[in-house]
Amino acid sequence: MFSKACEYGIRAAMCIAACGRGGERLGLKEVAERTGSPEAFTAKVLRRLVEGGLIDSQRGPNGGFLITPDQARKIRISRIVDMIDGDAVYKGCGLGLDACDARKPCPLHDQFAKVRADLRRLLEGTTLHDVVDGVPLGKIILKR
Amino acid sequence: MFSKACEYGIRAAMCIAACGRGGERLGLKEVAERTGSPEAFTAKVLRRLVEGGLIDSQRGPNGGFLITPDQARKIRISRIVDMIDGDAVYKGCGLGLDACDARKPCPLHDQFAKVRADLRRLLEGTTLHDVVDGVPLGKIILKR
DNA sequence: GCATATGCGGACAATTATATCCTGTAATGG
DNA sequence: CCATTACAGGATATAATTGTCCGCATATGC
Repeated sequence: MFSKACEYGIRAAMCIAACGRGGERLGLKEVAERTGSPEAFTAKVLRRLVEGGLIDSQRGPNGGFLITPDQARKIRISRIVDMIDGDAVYKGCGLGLDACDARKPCPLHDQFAKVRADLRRLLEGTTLHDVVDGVPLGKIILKR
Repeated sequence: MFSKACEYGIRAAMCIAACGRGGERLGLKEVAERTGSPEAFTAKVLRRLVEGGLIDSQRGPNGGFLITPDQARKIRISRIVDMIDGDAVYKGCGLGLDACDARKPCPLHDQFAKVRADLRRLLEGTTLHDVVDGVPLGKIILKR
């Protein structure tokens, strides 16, 4: 459904947001450890989210990544997905047909459209805050 | 959502089944042309479906691939997907967590589960016959 | 049989995705 | 300043996916 990069991105963002509720930054190493993902690769994914303005990062001692509760309330999962995987999950035809749309639908267009719409609703209707709310502060771990 | 191989496989199967309603075989070249997919690669995908018993193939003049209407009624899209992409689309966690299941769900488990279940229902509840029925005989084309 | 059509199947090439390494650069605290 | 910490980011490596090539095997019709 999502690329690995995207999965890492979502998991990392969740961890960072969970930690951010206490105003604390989370270092790359910690992120990688808690999400069970490769450090350097995760760094690159996070970089994109930082550039996209979703995450704040800071270098040096006590540096790391931060998503404030305020930000977490604004960040929908769909934005993370968009930034990393693009919109193919929502828009693309299930059979990979470029020319498939509502006017020239492929034989499965309508059925796929429904599933995709549901997925879209899910990702657009859920914020990082929704997801990490209720998890004990700083305790969220998303290892494989 | 699906790999290219899987998309090609589904499209090819549709074309073959559509043609098969007239009892006619469809050659690899025709399949590739009508589905807008690379010939040699499609051949390999089709072989898997042939080995899996979904499609009949024959060499030599007037050879080609065949799915009889009878077979088309039995073949659910899910079987094609299973044979090519496996069951990750249904079973895997949306966030890529191996350890995620109903007992130890990831924060998005339940929402994802619903979308996946819908997709599963769709693919398991639709046969090749359902899909190609109503399309003018031999006229189905699924180019990109 | 022979020529031809056509799928089979192995080897290889290209592309993309994933993962690692290493140096640079900014922030912090003494 | 200086040492240390930790992200930035380019270069490179590895793996998976996708795509191509070519000779082989098999069926057909003459």
